[in-house]
Amino acid sequence: MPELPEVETTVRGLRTVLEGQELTEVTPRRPDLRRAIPPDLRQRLTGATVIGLRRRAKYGLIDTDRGDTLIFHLGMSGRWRIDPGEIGRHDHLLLKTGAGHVLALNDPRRFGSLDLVDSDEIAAFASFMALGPEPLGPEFKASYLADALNGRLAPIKALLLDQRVVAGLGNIYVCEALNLAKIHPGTAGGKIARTKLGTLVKAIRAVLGAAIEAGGSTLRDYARPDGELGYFSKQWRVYGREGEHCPCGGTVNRRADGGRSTFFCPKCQR
DNA sequence: CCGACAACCTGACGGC
DNA sequence: TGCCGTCAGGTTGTCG
Repeated sequence: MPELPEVETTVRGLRTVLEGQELTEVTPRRPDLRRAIPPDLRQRLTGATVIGLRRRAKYGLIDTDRGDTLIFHLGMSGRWRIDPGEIGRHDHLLLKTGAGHVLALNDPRRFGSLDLVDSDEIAAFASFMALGPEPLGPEFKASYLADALNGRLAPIKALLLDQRVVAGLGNIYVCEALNLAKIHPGTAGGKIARTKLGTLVKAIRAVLGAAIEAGGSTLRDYARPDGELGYFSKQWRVYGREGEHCPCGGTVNRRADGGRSTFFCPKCQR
């Protein structure tokens, strides 16, 4: 998935073609993704004007002048295509703008979601209720993390993937941030020294910031809305690099945690 | 509260 | 060339 940087990049890309535009045609092409798509989505969005786009965690928000907000999640394989030549079987929602652009939400695995909520009640949206702070926001600092991790014996990797602790990190950037901060992924969250938590906060910010700057990373099927691929993957320190050298000179190891691959360097991460 | 696991779904890739 | 097993960025729920 698209983790936070990819969603941020997507939102920025969509903003250039959607902001201020009327949605002249809205076409859901199937009734569900991971869960049902609101049945009245077409009716509520057709003719509305997009007044802004935002991101919360890994969700993209499209606000309209009718007081509705379309909330999308890209799951593992979702992406928006701008002016796709042909509509394929995985293009599940089509939006046409007053300027004549076509946007297609493409998601082969359909782990993504589409919701339409009252713009004034975003905070009450079920998926947002338990979300932790934005990792790039002012709330996310060593003191917050110390409180959130206090007494927790779970591995720091699992805790950082928990969207209730901090919202927006996924498997790639957790691996990257822990390597940058030189923390072993299996370390109990509550046992990390306060100064180390400060280092971790900075590492998370640095990794996410660099990825956004690079335009989002790419794995198999991620693409920017304009079709260009991101290139942050070239900068990955450990993710997907089993057997290669860590910047410290050690060798990148891979192990499974809860069914997901963890990449880390046993030499500098402890 | 915790960890492990399964489920959701399709496509890409490596091995034979 | 083709078949088969494995793996993939997430979220949600169950079970022990």
